[in-house]
Amino acid sequence: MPRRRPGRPRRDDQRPTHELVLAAATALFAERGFDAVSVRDVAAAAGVDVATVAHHTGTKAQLYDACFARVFSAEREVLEAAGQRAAEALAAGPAQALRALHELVDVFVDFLEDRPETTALWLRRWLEPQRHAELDQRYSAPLYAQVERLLAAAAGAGALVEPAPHVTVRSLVWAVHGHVVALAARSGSGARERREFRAFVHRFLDGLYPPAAS
Amino acid sequence: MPRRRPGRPRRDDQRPTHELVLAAATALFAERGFDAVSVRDVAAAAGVDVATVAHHTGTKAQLYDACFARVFSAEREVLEAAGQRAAEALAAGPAQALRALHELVDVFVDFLEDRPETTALWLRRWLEPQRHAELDQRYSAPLYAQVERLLAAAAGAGALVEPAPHVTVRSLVWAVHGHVVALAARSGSGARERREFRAFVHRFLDGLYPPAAS
DNA sequence: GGGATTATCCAGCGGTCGTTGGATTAAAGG
DNA sequence: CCTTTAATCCAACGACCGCTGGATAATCCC
Repeated sequence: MPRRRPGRPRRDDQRPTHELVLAAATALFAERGFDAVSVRDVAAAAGVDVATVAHHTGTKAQLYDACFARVFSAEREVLEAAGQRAAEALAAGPAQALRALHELVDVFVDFLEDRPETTALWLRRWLEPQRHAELDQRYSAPLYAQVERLLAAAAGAGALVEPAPHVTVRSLVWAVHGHVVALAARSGSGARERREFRAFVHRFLDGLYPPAAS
Repeated sequence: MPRRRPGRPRRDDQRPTHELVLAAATALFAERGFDAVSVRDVAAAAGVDVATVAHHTGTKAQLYDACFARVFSAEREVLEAAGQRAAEALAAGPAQALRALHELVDVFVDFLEDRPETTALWLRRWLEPQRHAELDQRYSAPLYAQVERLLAAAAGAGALVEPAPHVTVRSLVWAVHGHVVALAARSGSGARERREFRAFVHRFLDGLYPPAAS
């Protein structure tokens, strides 16, 4: 959106430095964590100087936060679009709601499989409870509520009492993250692993709140 | 087992320094991670000097590994005892196997709820795929195999084909870790949260591989 | 009691960290 | 063309890091 700014760009017409730094930092932070990555590492990975990193993104902590905001807003964007489609199926009856539920979860799994650094950053954030609370409210709560609404529409009314829906949704989310971690630890493409996990997820959704009676 | 060794203990007859250091280091590493904890932090938390930490546990990396070994061997000890009890129920029929499965998982959940640092260390280890593989084989594989055997005994023979059992077990483990993380982020006792999670786990086990026909 | 042994601390070494001041260069604006 | 502005790098500062050599004191063994 902002046209070429003045300055002294070494590289002729690559991506803007801001993007380069953010991408390099995201990859490094996801792989090693905040404290194991030095600003000099980020600078070297981006092909610039330390002072340039500081010039663009300020403090190391600010750079860290910028990486999170970038990754999580991409996730939210995808999930909000899928949630929009699912919302339309809510009033159409249990069968449509269940199918919309499957679609929403599939979008979630696809996204995380394609971008494992998202899972890595989420796990690292979960390990910092004090900083995590706000992020959890901003990003996770709407997704959770959306899935819970679909569960309620797909299942009978009484089915939502005993296994509390937020526990169900949270466990599903963690199962997906565990799947991504297991995929990343593998050597091959993991195509079979992906298929098996999808079979599990569908069985999970259908089994916990069966559309018919229990 | 080894009686009081010679030396110059400042504290009169407390726990041995080795234990103090290891406990302090485990708490700090679980909370902040390897790189965010300095050996001086550990020494200060244990009330000793940096050199004393080095004298007892060697390198910082060795101290880290010692913390892992201590926590994970405690976990394995508890789970192996529970697995021993479950193994006896294997041949007694589907109903007994299912109850043994519930018991084994309950022991697992109880243990992690009481020792949240175990979950924190596991998650941190999962984020280091290269170092994680060996530990995964030594500690997790036997547990996974045990649960899969119980699943096979509790369900029909064909039920184990579609949702691959190792995916089922792994997802269950991650759900438990997610539960512990959510508990740690809470303010109160979380008694209701624990109850709801147990209800979810039992429903999970019963629903995925129902004892009768599907 | 008197070496031998062990645990503990103090002081410091070399290195890396995050951050910054200032010089240098290129584009933008008139 | 010349001033202004923005982007980049170099060099360095102070702080902290992991680790260790050596001094000191308490216990053990005989």
